[in-house]
Amino acid sequence: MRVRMAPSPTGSPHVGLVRTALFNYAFAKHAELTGRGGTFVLRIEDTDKERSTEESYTAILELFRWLGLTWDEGVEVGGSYGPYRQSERGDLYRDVLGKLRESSYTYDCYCRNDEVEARRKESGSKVMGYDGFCRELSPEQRDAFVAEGREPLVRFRMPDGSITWDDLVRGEVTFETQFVPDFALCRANGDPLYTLTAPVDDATMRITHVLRGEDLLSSTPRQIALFEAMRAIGVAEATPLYGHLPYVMGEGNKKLSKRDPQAHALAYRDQGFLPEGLLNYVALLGWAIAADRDVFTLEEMVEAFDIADVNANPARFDLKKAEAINTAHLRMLPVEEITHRALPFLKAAGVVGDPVRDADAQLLELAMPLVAERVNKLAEVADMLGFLFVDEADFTRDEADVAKLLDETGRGVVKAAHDAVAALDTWSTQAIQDALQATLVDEMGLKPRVAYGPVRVAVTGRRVSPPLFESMELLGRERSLARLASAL
RNA sequence: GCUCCGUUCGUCUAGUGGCCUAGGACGCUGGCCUCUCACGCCGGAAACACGGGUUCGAAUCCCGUACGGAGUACCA
Repeated sequence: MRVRMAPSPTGSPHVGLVRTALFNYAFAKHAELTGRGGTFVLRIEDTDKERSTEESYTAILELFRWLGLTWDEGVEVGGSYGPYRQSERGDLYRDVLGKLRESSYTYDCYCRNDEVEARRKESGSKVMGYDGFCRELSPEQRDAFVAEGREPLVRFRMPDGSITWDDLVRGEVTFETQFVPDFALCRANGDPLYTLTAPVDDATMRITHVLRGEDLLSSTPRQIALFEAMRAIGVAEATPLYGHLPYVMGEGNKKLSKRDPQAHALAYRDQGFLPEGLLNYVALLGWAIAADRDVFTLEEMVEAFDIADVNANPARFDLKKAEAINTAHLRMLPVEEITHRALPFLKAAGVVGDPVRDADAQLLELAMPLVAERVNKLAEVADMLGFLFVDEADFTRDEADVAKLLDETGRGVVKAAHDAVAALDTWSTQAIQDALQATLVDEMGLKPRVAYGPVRVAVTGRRVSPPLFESMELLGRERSLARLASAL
């Protein structure tokens, strides 16, 4: 089985693209796993030179690599059916177009848009699109158009009757071809259009299963008809099976649009999502591994995936749940791995330098266990640990937290805490805890939360922080005392 | 307008005619744990769009209605 992902490099890659890519990947890998052979092809649909950009192309590859959706064949990695960028396949399209033009499956069309529009108004037809005016042009009519200097485009002649296919996710779907107008295969200047390139590529790359977004559902009858023609002229061997995946929706009832910040797939990476977390969440949009389970790995998905189980109804992207699933994956990682993955975020935030100094690396190793179980996204590591790494001169406290906890009485507590730990012989978590407990809780009779709140703000700068005593141990005696003192 | 697709808790879903007084998850919410936060644990509220069939029996099959979405390009 050969499947393909065929994004067009326009704009920043969308989470809907991630979902479609994931399902294609899982489909191919599951086929491979079960001995049916599975090849995942990545092809770039950049026929529209106006809209395609190199930035977008780069971003798409970056995204696939980050996600670990490795393609067996396609751009950059090659394969026997390349090239894999449509912009480099012009000769092929021209060749097929030539053959099609010699057949009766297409005809040259000289109409201008406004003329088609005017005719429709006049006839009152309910079908939009082309009306077939040039289907049976007489030689005289054609000569007249040519004499006017008109350039023809090649239009596909939709057959009469209906077109039915067994959609992999929706079951049987039928279109009456009277509602599917003849469509253009190329521009008047000869540039091939998506309507031609996608089927030609699927045919020549021997794609067996096409899994794509629901938005392409209505172009499927045209592609199936084109495949019939390509088979007749010897360009295609078989028509692929089609499966149309439901939309990924945003807020409200709209398809997640590129304008929506939630739509940008790489933004999740930049916020510190784990690729396995995003992938897992996105898999849930239309598919379930089991009735009572929703955290799983890519490998587990590959093993269980069956396109027939995919839901046909659109799903809303829920950031909260995406984060929860991501958190679950974060919890499954060993601390060293989280450290490794958090490093780029720590560097970007300036918490550690690049390269990391030995002392910082050591401190990080000790500090990570404190926060590994508390963060939901990698970027949060930097927020939580900043206070440990910052130079004393740059250390600041959250103003709101200071106002709330370091008032008159708060400062009294901090003073007592300072004196209690200043007397310590050994600077350890246990010793610090014992000393503070003895003085603040036992002697002064404060409730623990009242006692430790001000100390926490004094030392870490925030009301919410990693565990206090451990933090003080890691900060060291000198710096801890200095911060307690500076809070007074 | 026309064509096609869709409709189970707020959201994602399980459910393929009897196991459903509809299960799980996120979110929300009550409590426990607790030096903050988070984790963890125990509880709670919350759904088969509507109307007709078919059937001994329907969330599940069929038809209609309503609602939602998409497509309707010399974009992909």
